[in-house]
Amino acid sequence: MPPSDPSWRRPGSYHHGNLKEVLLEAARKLIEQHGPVGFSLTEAARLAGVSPAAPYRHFRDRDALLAEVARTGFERFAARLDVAWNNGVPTPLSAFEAVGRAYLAFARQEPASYAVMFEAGLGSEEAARLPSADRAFGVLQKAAAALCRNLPEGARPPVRLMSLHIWAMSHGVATLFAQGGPEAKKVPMSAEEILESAMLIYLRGLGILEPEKSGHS
Amino acid sequence: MPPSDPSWRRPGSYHHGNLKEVLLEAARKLIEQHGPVGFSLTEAARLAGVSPAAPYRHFRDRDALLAEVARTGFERFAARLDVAWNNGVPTPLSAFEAVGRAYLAFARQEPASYAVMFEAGLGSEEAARLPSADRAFGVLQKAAAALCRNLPEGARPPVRLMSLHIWAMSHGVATLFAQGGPEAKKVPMSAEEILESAMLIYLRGLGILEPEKSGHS
DNA sequence: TGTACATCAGTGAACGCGCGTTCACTGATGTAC
DNA sequence: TGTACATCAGTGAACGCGCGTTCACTGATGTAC
Repeated sequence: MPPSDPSWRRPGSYHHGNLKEVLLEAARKLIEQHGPVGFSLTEAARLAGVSPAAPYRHFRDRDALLAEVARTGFERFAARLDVAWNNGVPTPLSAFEAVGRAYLAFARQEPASYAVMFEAGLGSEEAARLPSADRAFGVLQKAAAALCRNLPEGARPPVRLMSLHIWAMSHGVATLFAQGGPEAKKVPMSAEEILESAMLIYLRGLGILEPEKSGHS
Repeated sequence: MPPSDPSWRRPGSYHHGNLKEVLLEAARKLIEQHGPVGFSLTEAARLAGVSPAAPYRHFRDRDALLAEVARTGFERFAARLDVAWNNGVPTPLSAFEAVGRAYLAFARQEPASYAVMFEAGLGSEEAARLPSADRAFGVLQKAAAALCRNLPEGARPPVRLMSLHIWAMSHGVATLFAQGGPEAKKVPMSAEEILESAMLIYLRGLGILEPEKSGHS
């Protein structure tokens, strides 16, 4: 059985045994602190306890490692959104809310992956046409379609546009309020509360939810 | 009269005459290409046509220049939002839509300023408590309040929360679709169309706009 | 079970580079008289 | 109007540093027989 703990090191051995995973983990930790551009391959190697030449056994160059961070990040992202969606069970609305929370949880727990995946400039050109990136967006689209299912034929909004709205709102809340940015501390509300309340109002605007009689939470 | 064109150089003179502005402009151009972290003071000096030591006459160090990019950026940002709002004239709704377009226009025209202002990590801790940052957010809050004015007393949403929603949506659309990111190219719609349609639905959800009878644009 | 050998996954020294920053300097500018 | 001089805003050479990457190498591993 291969070791799953990233900090694992083959005991008393010349070979590391798990270096690729450890390097990715180290890269994420460093990117978290210095951003994708400030990340240094040498420092990642140092953090992993190997010589600066060792990473080249596993990655063609610095950019290849970054691309791998993005690729594996998108895969976990898509998987977690899909699990949260849970085929719209028990109800499309509750499942949709779970997707929103999963989105924010990922941005919180893997800020480095999220940054490499979405921050303009580095590697994202390839990242965008990643199958798992489409899969992640596909979850949002599935959810949007399911939410519209009870709407009368003529009143259904374009599902594609609707998922772009949802995506933009999630992304905005994630980057402004979920990651430790300075804006987050001035706001006495959790990112989850902000996203959920916005989405409820939005769905009401589409006629998917009934209008409130009075009062707002 | 001092020169306003940033590319201006005091003709045939040892002194530059406009170096501070030129350096800021050069920095913005470089940040646009390499991000705030990838930006190099030496390269900015080169772009401005001066020696690498020259910037130190105008900025204490690299971070000070970056902070100045953020500061002046926030000031132009707040000013442009305020002009677009135009005190809610002719109508709060049309003025609100103008603010949205101004938001996206700024993110498009000054992607470097926008990145330094909002991207996590560098200098944004100081940036957040900048007076002009509050002023920019204040415009959104003014607009939100004005939009609620015709609502019956009990049905008004918390204005602060409402402006956070608007901010997050604007920010999300700006970073995903307005700046030249890879996501923008897969979408056959302008960022302006996405933001405006989302906002119309959102305002309908608050009861600020009447529900549509049928069909969606 | 033992041995020869190919392959794998590291080492460590070295390279050239661009960076941020400092330093003594100097040409240009502006002001006091 | 002219001159002496303080101040301003540049120069250019130099520093130490960390980086990405290459290279010949070597210890450990796994496989064929």
